[in-house]
Amino acid sequence: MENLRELFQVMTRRFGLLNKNCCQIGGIEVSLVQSHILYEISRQNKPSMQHVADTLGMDITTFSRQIQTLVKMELVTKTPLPEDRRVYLLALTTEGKFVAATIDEQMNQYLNEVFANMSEFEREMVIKSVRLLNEAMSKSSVCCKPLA
Amino acid sequence: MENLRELFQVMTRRFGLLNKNCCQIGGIEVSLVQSHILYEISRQNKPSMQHVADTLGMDITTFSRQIQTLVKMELVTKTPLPEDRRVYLLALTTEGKFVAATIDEQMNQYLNEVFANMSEFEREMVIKSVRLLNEAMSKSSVCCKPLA
DNA sequence: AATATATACTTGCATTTTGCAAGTAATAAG
DNA sequence: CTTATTACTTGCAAAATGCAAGTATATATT
Repeated sequence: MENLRELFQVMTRRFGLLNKNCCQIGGIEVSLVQSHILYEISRQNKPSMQHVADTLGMDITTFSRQIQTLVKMELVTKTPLPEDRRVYLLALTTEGKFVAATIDEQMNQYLNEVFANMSEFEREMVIKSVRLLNEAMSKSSVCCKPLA
Repeated sequence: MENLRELFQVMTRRFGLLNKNCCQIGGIEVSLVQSHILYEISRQNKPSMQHVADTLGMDITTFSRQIQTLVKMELVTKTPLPEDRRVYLLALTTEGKFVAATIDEQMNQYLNEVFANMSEFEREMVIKSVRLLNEAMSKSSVCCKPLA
């Protein structure tokens, strides 16, 4: 089999670069990790800190501090769970939602531009492939232990 | 059009996680950035510092320091170019080549495991798609300015 | 030839990010 | 009631980051 790594190394690097750019919204500037955190909080329904940190494969202490920063920036709220007071539930503030939505838009815009260089057929194939890849990775034991 | 970002966000996160793991070779430990640098030096033929930094979209000062570390670790050599003595050419030492090759193997092994969850047809489609994506991204103006 | 400009790389900060170890507080298990 | 376990926080110390300013070499301008 050919060298898979080359293909994927270049691809992930490019997406990394893409991600780097797209994190300034109005006056607010958000780091790459922070944008991942915002994304994941918006996707899940009032997740706990531990849960999001696991999903992102982040050390919980680093995560804890990032959340502190995001709370100070008034993008995220941290609410103790009454049933289990060790746990804090995370949610986006109105501004946090706005920021997350804006990043989402920007990324989609970038991606659409990338896809504009393809035929309709190719586009569908690529999207199907990414979906397949995600599924296959979630099944793999080695890679990507953290939950989807 | 559906939400492309979701698909790609998850995919790139997973590859990021995959990358994180695979950077300890024997007694040597290499960071994720360092593995990208090693990879790129091995791919190019005696590239200059500026060139590799550009390829990876890294700040040149950060890059300079990373190279200093890699030289100290005896994984990389830095040779001044006689024709233009501002320029330094980068290359891997024997040990550097070994480390790069080992990481490459590991990554390929992981990728093969991922692909094991697919049919032959799917596998070919996915590989073709990644190639397409890389090409499309290299054509895009927004994303991934750094050269391939 | 002399001066100015540009390029390739390095160094000096000051800030941010990271992760292990050790801590607190709350729940669960024995 | 005592002993885990779990969820999260804090204290370091190390590493990574990037801007500003530096050195050294090469190129362009006059």
